[in-house]
Amino acid sequence: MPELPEVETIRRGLNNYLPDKIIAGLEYDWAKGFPNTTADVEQFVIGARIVRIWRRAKMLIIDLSTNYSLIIHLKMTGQLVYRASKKEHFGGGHPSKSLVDKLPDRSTRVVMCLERTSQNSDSQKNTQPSRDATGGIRQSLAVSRDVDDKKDRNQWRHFGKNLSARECAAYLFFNDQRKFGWMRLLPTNEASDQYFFHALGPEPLAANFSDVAFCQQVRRHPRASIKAVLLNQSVVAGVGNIYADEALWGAKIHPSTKVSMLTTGQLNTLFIKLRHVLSLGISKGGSTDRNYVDATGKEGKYLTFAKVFRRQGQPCYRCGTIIQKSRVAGRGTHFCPRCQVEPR
DNA sequence: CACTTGACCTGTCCGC
DNA sequence: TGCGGACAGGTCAAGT
Repeated sequence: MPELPEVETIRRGLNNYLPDKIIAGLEYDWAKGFPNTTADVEQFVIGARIVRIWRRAKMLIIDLSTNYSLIIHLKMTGQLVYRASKKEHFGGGHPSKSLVDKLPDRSTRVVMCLERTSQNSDSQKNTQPSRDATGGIRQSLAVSRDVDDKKDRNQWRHFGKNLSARECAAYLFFNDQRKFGWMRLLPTNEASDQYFFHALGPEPLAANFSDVAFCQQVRRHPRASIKAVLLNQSVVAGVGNIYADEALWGAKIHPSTKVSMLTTGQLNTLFIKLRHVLSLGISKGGSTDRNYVDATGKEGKYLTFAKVFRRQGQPCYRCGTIIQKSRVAGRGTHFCPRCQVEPR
């Protein structure tokens, strides 16, 4: 699910907790989602201090004091959940009960054990295992291992501090039920626009990104539908299905419209609406409210700001016409057949 | 080359 | 209540 506003929301949330923490231990399942050599993880992740967390398009980058970075893509169903105490608890991404339920669960792919910088020396002395606190984690991982023991699955691999031996100050869970997401370790200098991100278009909310630049980017694909172009990460980085539909509704443009049929005025309007819906998404904390499922398991807010997305069969907020759903660019697409007329 | 479609996975929901 | 099929907010490789 996560698009730019959701990923940005996660970044802001984790930014309150992760910087200056030490990654004391890590374990992961399924090497496809974390295809680094074990030596690299051992050498550059374990014991590293988290320096900062930033975002490019839909990816999160955690810079480490070892001059390596963890790059995370949540794809459709990824989540990041930080757990320390009741007060320090944050999660974001795909809206499922894993945001609030006991972790790890069957969707958990990576678990990080975090320690506070100042607590390093203390933890060495604490030889008394706290089985209640973390024995449960080890047990759950064993369950996951059995469940996932199929051809492409790897065994859980473990690095650094034994997560079952002592209680960690905090945990970071990377969950992904659909296994499209991934986490990679790269030298920090390669985790930059020059290398890893070179094929991505501009950040739509960047201050120096103008309507003129947006127009130029879009018009490089005159024969494609405008929706396909908005979803193309090399045109504008970070837009996904929700915000594409929302922006097109705002600009009163039919999603199937070929770019060559659009006037510059229409594209300028689309640029404004796109930035608006992305900013609105961020201000609402993403489409997935972090209280989507609250502590009691009750459903919370979800997509409260959407004007068309998943509103098929309901009246358009502008004209009352029933919103339709079709398929454009291979994706479920929502639009008002009256406000958004395809030119021919 | 420009553009579209299928595959990657698992879980859920809907109709029979 | 069970079962097959369609579908899900992303991105590539493979296909037209």
